[in-house]
Amino acid sequence: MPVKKRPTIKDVARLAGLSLSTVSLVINERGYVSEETRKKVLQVVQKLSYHPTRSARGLASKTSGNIGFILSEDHFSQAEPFYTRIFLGTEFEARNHNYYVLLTTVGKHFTRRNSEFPRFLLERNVDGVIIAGKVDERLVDYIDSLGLPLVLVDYELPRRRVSSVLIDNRKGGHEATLHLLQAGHKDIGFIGGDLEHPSIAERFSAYKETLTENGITINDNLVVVDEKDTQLHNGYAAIKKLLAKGGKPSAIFAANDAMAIGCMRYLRQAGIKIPEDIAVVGFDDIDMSSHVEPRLTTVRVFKEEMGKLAVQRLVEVFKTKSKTVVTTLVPVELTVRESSRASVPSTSEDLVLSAGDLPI
Amino acid sequence: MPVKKRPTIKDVARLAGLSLSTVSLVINERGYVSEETRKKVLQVVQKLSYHPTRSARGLASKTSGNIGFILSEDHFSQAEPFYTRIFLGTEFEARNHNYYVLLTTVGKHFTRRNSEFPRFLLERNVDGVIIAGKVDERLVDYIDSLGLPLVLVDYELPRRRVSSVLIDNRKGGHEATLHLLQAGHKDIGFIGGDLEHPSIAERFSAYKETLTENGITINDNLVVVDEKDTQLHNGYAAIKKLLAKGGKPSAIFAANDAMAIGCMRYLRQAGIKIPEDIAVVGFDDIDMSSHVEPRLTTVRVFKEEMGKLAVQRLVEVFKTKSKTVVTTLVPVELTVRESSRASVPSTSEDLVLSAGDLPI
DNA sequence: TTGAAAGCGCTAACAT
DNA sequence: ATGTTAGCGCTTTCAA
Repeated sequence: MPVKKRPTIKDVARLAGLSLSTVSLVINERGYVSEETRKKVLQVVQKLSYHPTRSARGLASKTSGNIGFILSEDHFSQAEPFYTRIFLGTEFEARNHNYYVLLTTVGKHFTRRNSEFPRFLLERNVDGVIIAGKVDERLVDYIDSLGLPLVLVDYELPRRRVSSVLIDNRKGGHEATLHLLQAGHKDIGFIGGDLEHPSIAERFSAYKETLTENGITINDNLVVVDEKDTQLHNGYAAIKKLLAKGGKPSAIFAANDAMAIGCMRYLRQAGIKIPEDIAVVGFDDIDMSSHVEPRLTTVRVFKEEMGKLAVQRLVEVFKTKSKTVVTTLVPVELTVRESSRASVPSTSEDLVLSAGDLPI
Repeated sequence: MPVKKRPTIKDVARLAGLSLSTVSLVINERGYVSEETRKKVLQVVQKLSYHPTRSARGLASKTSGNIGFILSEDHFSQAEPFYTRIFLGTEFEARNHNYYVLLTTVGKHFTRRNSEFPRFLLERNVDGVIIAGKVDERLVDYIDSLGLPLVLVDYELPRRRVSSVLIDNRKGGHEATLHLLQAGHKDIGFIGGDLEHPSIAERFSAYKETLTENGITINDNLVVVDEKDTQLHNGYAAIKKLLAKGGKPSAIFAANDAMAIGCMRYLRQAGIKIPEDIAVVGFDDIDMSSHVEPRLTTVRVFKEEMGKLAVQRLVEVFKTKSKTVVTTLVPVELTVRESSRASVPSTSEDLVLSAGDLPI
């Protein structure tokens, strides 16, 4: 099949009997153009099915039409596609604004020099950047030095002027704890790890505050937060330790779903019934949580929504050039399942492989 | 922080005391340049930390440095990230070749005209295209008309000259069926849907062939393949129909894991024990499959690998301009779990949240 | 082996 | 409201 030559803006101008700039104005919906000429241009554009070439636009306007998404390598290699979900959220929202997303990962630390920075930064191939999770702060410096808008997701730099999209961990921690209190539990334990991570620390403190506010004294025997990480096996180890040191919880709030599931595994092996003997609540609502047995009560985090919000913020900055720092707290939602209540028969809803929060 | 002006190729040329074209030749590793001048240029490039601007290159060379990834909307909106995994595979491999991947989805059919085509095609923003799954063939026509290299993943157009990366469905279907036969099953049922999709059709025919080869006549009462789709609820409906029409299977081979899991849901509700009463085997090895209860025996498909191979093929075409049509068959691997054998006690391995086949 | 010159297709001052 | 004119930063003939 022969490759046809594509029309350029020149062709449109000629056919419309107008100048290049007028056509450009119409296409970019900028400046004042009479309705009549606008129509004329659009008509010719339609007729030739003209579409401006991205590179040419980019060169002339110093914009790329792309958003860079940066992820730290170790986050990406984790099994649970938490950040992957966020990425897909950005991908989708970007399309609504006529942007594409370029993905890259970076190592934990920069050892050498510029060559370590994402290529899309070096080549001026993005108009703004989203960073998911924790990365070397020098990367943030570099992005700043380029004058590129930046939004952090699930991470914050309080000392800096950077916009962030964050999980509402306090609200989630509060609701989870309250849910257990309202179910009549008094001896509510907490298992966690990696308190360095702001998200985990916030969940833990929300747990403590909620108990205190409800007149319950924190019982150290019911708390294990010295695990190094918050993976499944840490949950297993944590509950084991908790029980070994004499804790008699009637319910456990785990720092995240992975730990909650590890905890359930241990309880099951120990012949402890969930939720009859001990109720379990997690945080994140990872995919696995609705498939384990019993299904896990958890605090749902809208991962795609986080990516979407980051893009929206970025696009807002593109449009308004605003330098305002905005911290967006993404709502969470307590999702009660069998791990914290008497089991109920499956409903027909369970049969539909829910689209979850995957964007359409 | 002040935004520094970036050096251009002119700056490099001036500082190196050479012409623009010579510098360009060095940077692109093209043509003949004396070792001496090459070193000189590289030295200046290093000193200025010069990096060519993508748009400028693009405009001058008519390349974008991007690969387009097209997915049909309904594939992407599915909860199970099968194609998402393939996409991530391309994303990663693309980085190894200094390309970025632009993602887009398309509707099932094109109703209007060009405006329906992915923007990155209209704007000449990709150097090649990967299509995952089935799409309207007019899209393939259009890509052809643009002269862009194309690779299909998990789909094929036998009548056309298009390279494909395909799952080895026949081998997988054969192994799955054989596995059940070797476990002593004689009454092996098959549930499927959407036989239009080559992958599903191949699995089905592999099932039939394997039975026939082993001296077993296909029993229509044990087969339900008239479901419209291959989602979880289709599996539920299919097994229900199969049993209702009098089929007495001792094992079920489902067209994919989603259907297998739906099937298991029904069996469980009907009080039928898995694998004691009926064994179940799926296909794909989606994430959920190792977390359902009992864990699902399935044929593992290396999704990221498929994306990787597609990119490799595309890059090969970029380099060699080869017009050869290459069909790559990606190996599969039978993964036996509890849904097709007597259950075994959990091992400590189960406690580790496996990294799965997510690329690093 | 290197240099000069002509664009690639578009945007953006600046005029008018 | 529309047109003229310079580029944007690079690649690529074509000469030398």
